[in-house]
Amino acid sequence: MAVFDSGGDYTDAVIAVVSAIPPGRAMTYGDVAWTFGHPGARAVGMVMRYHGSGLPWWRVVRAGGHPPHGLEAEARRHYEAEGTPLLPATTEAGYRIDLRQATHHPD
DNA sequence: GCTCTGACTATTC
DNA sequence: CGAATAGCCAGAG
Repeated sequence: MAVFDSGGDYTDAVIAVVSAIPPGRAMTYGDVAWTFGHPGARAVGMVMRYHGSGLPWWRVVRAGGHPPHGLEAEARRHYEAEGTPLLPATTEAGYRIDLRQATHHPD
């Protein structure tokens, strides 16, 4: 894994977990952080922002099932393309992920 | 080595 | 349901 090197284990861990999320699934920032035992949902998002390149960031969503900031439309593309369960919404940006099914529980 | 910032979360109004 | 507040951690400057 150290190929994603950024100067910290945390970054590597985040990338490792996110990369491990199978298609059609999703995880909340908190779950991802908790998976490698390093609390800090905010830090997870930060890693994506700086090192999100090449990572399935759309598989990482907020606790409410909403995709990252301003990427709702872009993320939605991936969800439909990968078959990620989405909940119906009244607005284009008002949709949210069906965490009940999409949440990937490792182990 | 300290301070500001942020793709977060939970609680409260 | 939406806006505001506080608490959290790690990275960048």
